[in-house]
Amino acid sequence: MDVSYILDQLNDAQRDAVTADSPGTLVLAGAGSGKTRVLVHRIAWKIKVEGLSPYSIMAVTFTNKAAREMRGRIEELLGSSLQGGMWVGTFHGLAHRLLKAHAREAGLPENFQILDSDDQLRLMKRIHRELQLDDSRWPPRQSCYFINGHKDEGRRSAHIDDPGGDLYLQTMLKVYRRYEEICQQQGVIDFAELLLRALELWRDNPAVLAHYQQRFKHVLVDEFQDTNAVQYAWLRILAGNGMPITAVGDDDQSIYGWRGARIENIQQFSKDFADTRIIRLEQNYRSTGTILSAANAVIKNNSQRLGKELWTSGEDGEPITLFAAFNEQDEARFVTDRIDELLRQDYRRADIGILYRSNAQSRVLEEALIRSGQPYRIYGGQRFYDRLEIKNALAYLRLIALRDDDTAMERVINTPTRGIGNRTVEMLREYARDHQLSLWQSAMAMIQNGALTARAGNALRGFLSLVEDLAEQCSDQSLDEQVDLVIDKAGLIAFHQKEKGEKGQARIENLQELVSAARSFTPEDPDADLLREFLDQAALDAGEQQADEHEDSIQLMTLHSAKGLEFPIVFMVGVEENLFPHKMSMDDPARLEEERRLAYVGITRAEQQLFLSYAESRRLHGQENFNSLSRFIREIPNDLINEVRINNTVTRPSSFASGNIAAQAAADCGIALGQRVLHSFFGAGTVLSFEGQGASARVQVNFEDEGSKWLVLQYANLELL
DNA sequence: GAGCTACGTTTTTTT
DNA sequence: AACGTAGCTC
Repeated sequence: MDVSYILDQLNDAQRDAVTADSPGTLVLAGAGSGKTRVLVHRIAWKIKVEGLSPYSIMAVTFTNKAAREMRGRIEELLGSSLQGGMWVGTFHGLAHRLLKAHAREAGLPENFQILDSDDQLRLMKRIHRELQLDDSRWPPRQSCYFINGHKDEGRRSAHIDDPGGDLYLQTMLKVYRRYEEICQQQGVIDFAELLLRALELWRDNPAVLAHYQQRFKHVLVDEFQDTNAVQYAWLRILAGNGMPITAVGDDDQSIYGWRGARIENIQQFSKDFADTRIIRLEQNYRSTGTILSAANAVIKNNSQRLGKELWTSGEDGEPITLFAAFNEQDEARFVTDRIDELLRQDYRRADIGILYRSNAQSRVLEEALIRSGQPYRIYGGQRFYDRLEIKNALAYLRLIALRDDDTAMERVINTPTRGIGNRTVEMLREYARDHQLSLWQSAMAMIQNGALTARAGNALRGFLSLVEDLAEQCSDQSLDEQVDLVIDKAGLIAFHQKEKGEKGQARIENLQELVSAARSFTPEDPDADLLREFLDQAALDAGEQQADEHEDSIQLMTLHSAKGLEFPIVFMVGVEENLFPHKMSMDDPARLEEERRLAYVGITRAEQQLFLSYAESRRLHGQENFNSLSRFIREIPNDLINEVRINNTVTRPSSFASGNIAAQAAADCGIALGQRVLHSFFGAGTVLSFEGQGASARVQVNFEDEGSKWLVLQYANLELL
């Protein structure tokens, strides 16, 4: 059998990583070194050469996107479909699959539901109300953090030491206990619980564990640096006894410490898995020499590193451009102006990525892109399935699937408003608590025994029969017809039609989008209950931004969601102290290093050209902020950077920083920043900045009538005003 | 009980 | 700036 196609076109280190037959294999893969490729080819190697069945392979990733991509590329390489045989998925997805198969052993009801972060927060608010905690002193969100943090470390409330006189811990513990109680009673589990239960399932049920230890002959883990304590323990319990395991990761790209990821796991790996072979992939196929030098220069300021230096056999390429903007508007204009230029060259919009630290920054950029008529696509941000209107529709579906789902019931009992007010709901809650019933059961009971006023009782009865009727009508319908039925008959469409502005229209469109998502939904397990599968997927998967995926558009996203992606052109905006590094992370050295890794991730997304920008004044949360250039950018050697400034004080003296030279050239013509000038064709304007050197020195002028333009200084014939 | 207004709070990153 | 909550009026 000819298997050369698996190894052709790989470099030595990659080939090593693909064929290694050590029990443990740790691949330290730098950015752009062909990490996914190695994983995919290694799996193909296991199947085609070593003869493993896809059924006996488990491959774990962190995002659904990565899982999909891996599956697709394996199938492409093998030329056949994997179908359901191989376990490819996220930690959360696989844990969920496991718990569904062994619900009873895991101590869960067969029809347990997933509680997403929004549901979790709502539940927490309810608990705080019940425990009579003042929300301003005890923010519900903080309780969520507390609980999730402990769960990520594998600690349940019972594992936490007696807090003694510590009021904070006492309170948190009380909340944690009550939270566990309610979740168990309602049969719902949050994200962290998914992982923890899966771990406990294997730990406490040797027979179940043995089954999987027999089944799997090889485990592969992507983005290993992002595993948290529970995920690591889960892998260890499965593969710690000699099952071959391959971990691929990059300690320099660990950016999820804030949600429990433990970079130490990567160092721990060779201790816990016997005979581990470590293979480094350091040749980068993505970026120019200049970009790599910058990335290396930044990351070398971190202390805790396994050590790795990227190199390329390619060209140095263009210098990095750094733009100092007046404010965030000016910054956005810089980005769109450059994009216009790039598109006039041979670039497509999809070649351009705009990366920012926090989602709040996207607005200004979006507005500027709309103004300049550029289609764009935002990754991440609010997930499709997290939108209010979608969650409402899903809540109805959940009630249809399971009447006792209190979270769903709370959500839509009075949405759209139907005369069931706070008072009534409060009585329901009380009754449910006293009688250990679900809200649904309590509602039925209270109607029965006439504990409600006629008005409230009628309204409540109306709601119950609405849901029952819907369930009835849905029973023999296809999934998309069910969704369609629900959003129509529950009055959600009408509800949003009444909303003023364009918002309601957008929401209706999203609801229709949900119908088509249901139409094209294909369950992993064709025998399972379709509606439930759909609801599960909605909780675990962000829901791909379906809008115009194939249109050529500019890509906007946070630095976090950019990990794993690459673009010929990258704009990293808002490289300012307090924003990046974020001010929440500046006091803690460990978190500061994580921010630096984030900078490293951002820089290494760029293939050919990298544009950095910062604003001297930035309006954020309605307040003006004055920040200086990010320390991370100051760590990049000056000779890699072409600096464009808006005022005369060039604070980065460098023999190569051509901002100086351009300014010098301009000064020779008598032009200074802020200078009013007159152009024979464009009219009057103000000089904004300079760039380039010698004959290509250019000047940016903001014309009163024409907007801002770049002009080659030599030919512009500007008249001073 | 619904709906409006005023006020206060909050803002990192996400499976 | 945007959202959520509290309190007020109908």
